[in-house]
Order: sequence, then C-alpha cells, then structure tokens
Amino acid sequence: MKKELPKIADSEWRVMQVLWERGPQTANDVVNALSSGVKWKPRTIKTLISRLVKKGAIKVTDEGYRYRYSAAVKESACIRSETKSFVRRVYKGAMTPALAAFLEDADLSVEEIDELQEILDQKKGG
Amino acid sequence: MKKELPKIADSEWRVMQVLWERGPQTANDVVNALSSGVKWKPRTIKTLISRLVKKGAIKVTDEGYRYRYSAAVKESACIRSETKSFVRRVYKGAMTPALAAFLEDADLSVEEIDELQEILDQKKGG
DNA sequence: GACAGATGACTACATTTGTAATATATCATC
DNA sequence: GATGATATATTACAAATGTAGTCATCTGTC
Repeated sequence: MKKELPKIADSEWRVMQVLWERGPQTANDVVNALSSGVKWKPRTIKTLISRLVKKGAIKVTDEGYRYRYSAAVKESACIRSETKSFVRRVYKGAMTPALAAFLEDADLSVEEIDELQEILDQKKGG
Repeated sequence: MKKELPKIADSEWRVMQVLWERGPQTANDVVNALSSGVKWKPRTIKTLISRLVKKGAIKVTDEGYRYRYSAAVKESACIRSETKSFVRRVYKGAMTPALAAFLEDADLSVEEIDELQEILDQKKGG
C-alpha cells in the first residue's frame, strides 16, 4: 500500500528541503530559511507552499490565526523517486552505467573514494 | 568557449537518444526507431523534433524534398549537464552523498560491484 | 472597536511540456 | 500537368511551472 508520491518541481524541492531539515514551520519560517539561498519574493514562496499543499506533499496544522506546514512525504522516498526518474530519462533505466558514469566523472578525494568503496564492500559482503 | 546547452525536456530525450545512437536520420526514421518504445503519434514525434531544432539541439540537412536530422549537441555534455542539475536539485550539489545514496540504494550484482570498484581504484591510482 | 500589519485565498500571466490536428508544399506517377 | 502520398510548417490546447500581485481576514494594539 504505497502512497503515490506527488511530483515535486524544481523550485518546490527547495521548499521541501527546508521542511525536511527543520521540521514544521510557518510560512514565514520557510521564507526566512530560504532568504539567503534564493532571490524569490516571499509571495512566490507562499505560492510554492500552496501548490505543495494541494499536491499533498505538505500538510498543514491550523494554529489559530495561521498555519504550520510540515512535510507529508518522506525525503528518502522523494529522493528515490527522483533518482529513478533521472536514471530512466538519461540512462534509459540502466543503473550500473549510470553509476559508472557518475563515478568516472566525479571529482573525488581519496577519502571520498575510500568511503564509497566501503559501501561497495559492504554490499558485496551482505 | 563552451556552447550553452539547450534544456532538453523529458520526452525530447527519447528523440535525442535515437539520434545519438543511430546518427543522422529522417523524421520517419526517428518515428520508426521510437515506435516500439513509446505510444506517441508520429505527429507528436515530429513536434518534438521541431522543438529540438528550434532549441538548437538538432541540426537539419536539406535533402531536397525532406530533411535529415542529426544531434547538434554531444550526448556526454547533455548527460553531464542533466546529472549536475539533478544533483543540485536533489542533493543540493553534494556529489559524494549523492553517490553514496545511489550506491547504497542500487541493486547490484557482485560483478557490477567489482566493475565499480575497479573504476574507483583507477581514480585513486590516477 | 478602528486600524495597521501579518497571513492566507484567489487571481494572473508568460513559458514550457505533452500530445496532437490541420494546412501547405513537394515528389513521384500516370 | 492532375493526383495522391509525403514531409514540413503552422496552429491548438490543457497542465505544469516560475514568478508574482490583489483581496479578504485575523490579530493585537491603542
């Protein structure tokens, strides 16, 4: 019984990330959280919030004279879904070539490489 | 002096992939190449081609009574650009966490893991 | 309890995308 | 050179997206 994930557009991701990182927030909190990163008018951010509410990605709690917003979908699920759609589009769904290309193209430090190899080792072990 | 890559939409990727894989094609060739994979009307595919031409992603050669279309942008560049935008959106630009999540989430065979480790080894070596 | 300021609701509007249909130009054939 | 088949060009149209503005309402303050 898995829920259908609403499709989250580019700009909307920014808003969701605020909620995932900081938990329930008022509209104004979100605006403040984003103010340093984007050049949107507060109105624009309110609009994005409304759309996400309508899509079911955000749920609202009535606090009397205003709302508090919180994520209604899990970050990990959204990431997985976006990733799958990205791999489908760009690599025709072929995960391993996608990974290989990612790895080859990435600019990684030795530490980062070790970390990734660790992950691979564990996958092999398990 | 790097060229600006046009933004290639989801459906348009399918068309570009045909041209990247098969080289210059007539509109009809593209339609045929896609016929097994998608349920679009030929008209729809022609529209996608036109849009890609207008965007500068495809160039046309006049063959007298029809055109032959070929990719005007390199596949590798488009993949890189899409990847970067994906990582920016979903992982806020943090490549290593993106890779780690990819790897952890992927369902890989031992052979595939070996292949990826090979790549990592070489990166470390180089 | 009238008013300024905060908040949310509704409305706006151009662009892009998905998905095509109609109209026009051209070629190949009789 | 008229006709049917092809190919391209032009047009359509709704939904999603980016980016806001205006209107109505609630709230706390004097």
